[in-house]
Amino acid sequence: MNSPLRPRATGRVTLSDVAQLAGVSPITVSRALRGERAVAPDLVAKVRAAADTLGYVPNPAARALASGQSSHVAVLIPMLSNALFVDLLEALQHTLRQAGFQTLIGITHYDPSEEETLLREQLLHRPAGLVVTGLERTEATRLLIAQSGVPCVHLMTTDAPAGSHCVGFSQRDAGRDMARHLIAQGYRRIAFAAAQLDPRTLQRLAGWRSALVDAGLYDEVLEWLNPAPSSLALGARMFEQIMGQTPPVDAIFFCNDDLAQGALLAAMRTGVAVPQRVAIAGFNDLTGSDQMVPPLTTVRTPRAEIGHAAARMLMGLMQGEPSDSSAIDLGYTLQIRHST
Amino acid sequence: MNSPLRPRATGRVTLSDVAQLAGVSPITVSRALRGERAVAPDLVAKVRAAADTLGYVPNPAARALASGQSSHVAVLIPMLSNALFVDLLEALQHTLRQAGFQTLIGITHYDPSEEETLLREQLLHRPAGLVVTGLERTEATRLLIAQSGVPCVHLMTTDAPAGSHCVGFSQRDAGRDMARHLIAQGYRRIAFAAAQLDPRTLQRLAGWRSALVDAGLYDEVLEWLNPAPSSLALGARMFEQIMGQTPPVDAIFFCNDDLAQGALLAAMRTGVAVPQRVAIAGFNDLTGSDQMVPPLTTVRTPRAEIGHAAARMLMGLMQGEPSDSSAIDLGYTLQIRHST
DNA sequence: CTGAAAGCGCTTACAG
DNA sequence: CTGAAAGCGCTTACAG
Repeated sequence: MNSPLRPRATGRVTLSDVAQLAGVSPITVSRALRGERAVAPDLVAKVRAAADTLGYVPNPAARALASGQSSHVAVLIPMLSNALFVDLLEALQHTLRQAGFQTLIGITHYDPSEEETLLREQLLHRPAGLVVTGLERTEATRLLIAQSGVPCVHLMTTDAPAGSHCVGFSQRDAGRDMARHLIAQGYRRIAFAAAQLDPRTLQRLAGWRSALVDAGLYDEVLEWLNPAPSSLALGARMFEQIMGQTPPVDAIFFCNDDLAQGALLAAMRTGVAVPQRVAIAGFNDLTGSDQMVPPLTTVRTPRAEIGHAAARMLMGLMQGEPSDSSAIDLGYTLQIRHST
Repeated sequence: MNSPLRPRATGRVTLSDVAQLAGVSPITVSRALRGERAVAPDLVAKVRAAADTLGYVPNPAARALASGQSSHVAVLIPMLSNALFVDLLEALQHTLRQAGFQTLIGITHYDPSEEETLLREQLLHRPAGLVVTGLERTEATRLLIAQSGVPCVHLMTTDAPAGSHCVGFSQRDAGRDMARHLIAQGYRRIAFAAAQLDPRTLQRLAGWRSALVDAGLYDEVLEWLNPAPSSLALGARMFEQIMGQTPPVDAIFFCNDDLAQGALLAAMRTGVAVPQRVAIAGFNDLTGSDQMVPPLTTVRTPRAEIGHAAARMLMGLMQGEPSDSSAIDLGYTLQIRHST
């Protein structure tokens, strides 16, 4: 029954098979199925029916080769051990999948040169879109993105420079608002404790600093910055260091919840009363922060919403929407619990 | 300078360009670069040099179309919010990347029908390899895998049925050993508390049960099974439920560390002394377990090693190694801390 | 709105 | 060990 004209038949149903059954040309099938150009409604129906009958599924490799573009979206994020990025990724993938895009994930470990390497690899696959975290990167990476012509959305930030597209919130404002809240609660020596020191962390630092300066409470010895990766253990260690300081601090604002959780556990271990002796605040409202003893005051960040919005924005750009710079600000909310 | 023969030139350096410069045919370039078939050493050198000079990078889409196989490896895992799978994934990706494979990630949320849907989507891309979690799945999924002919490795398990390939450890033995340890420590009413109830959890349950039966300590009311997703909050709730039981339990073995961590926090909140009043054990040695108060006794599982070994095994299979059933057992170790 | 022709950049048989 | 031919399954211009 099979045509003898296919020397290397893969057995797979192709566009031509559908075209033959529908009584049109392959190009028309291609267009009808993609909705790319106006095709007569009755033909579209016929093509659809034929495709269904045959169980046709397009070959992504052929499409990519012919069009010079794949159905991949490359995503570059710092790491997966921070739940923040897991939420972001799940949301991105969820929305992108529904539109037929596959997600290619690259984990940079907060290393700009690793990011560059990963991007080069991903670009070989000619992704249809690109999602990166933040705006800061090596000049080479920036150039690579620009020259590739691949639509790109920046996550977790809102200050879009010319020609770029962002979805996030103001890290600076969030840092400032938490600091202001602590000040309003009556705390006077409020330390800022940070690890990793990635750009977003430094923006939170800047926000905290501005609030303290405004209130006349700023003192540079209140800044505790550690470039090591963030972790519970590091939070515990930093807590103990900070508690040794004189004059004593009465509150510590940690740049991420894992540090703050570690601090809370260390406080428990060493018998330090929170918030009576010292208040503890975190950032991101990660899993478990509401379970701590006492429950952790933190900044709730809308990462699922950011992921979804970024995916939608990217899909618009990939469809050739006018690409003026734009930024979507999804905000944040203070989550006040009992540790402050 | 450019040949006028390229009406739709992409500007990209192709195999033919390299061939021309090297003075050989494109096929020879293809073979030399892939090391697929014996090519004269001097030609290989010439080809390599030409490729370097031109900055040639192969087009994955063209390769996939011609060969019917992509450079993608599809990975199906339950979820990313469990650090276990993050570690697994990072290890897999690390090893696979070095061999030029891109990883396509599908998150099943422990749902067999979602797994099936994801697999169908991934199979459209004709992955060169497949990595799945565990052995249990829908019959349709099983068939899909078998019929696809794509080499497949199963993660986190060791009992490989005919024709399959596994890397992991015996969940059952691990559950049994922790239970035996608790028994040896003198605990007599040892509850098993589990959430999610995925196959691996149930294997741990079976191991725990066999140890208790052997010691004459088994009582079915000691089994606390909750199908809800695992979380700190759920661990706290289960802890409180279990503590209400009479006769009282003197130890609780949680199927995952997040539950156990939640229990530890609940114990602290409610003033229950651990391990004096009740001992707490977990599974997986996740982040933070060593920071708990008291530090959590748990089972340390070699997920990074499993990821690396699975990637290497898969690469062997993809290169057409003899594919007898095989299982790599990477073991586990009890991590005894102060909660027991 | 529809189609015939050419081509995307590789690899697979098939020869020699 | 090397190569000429054909083909993988689509889409992009270019016509009409």
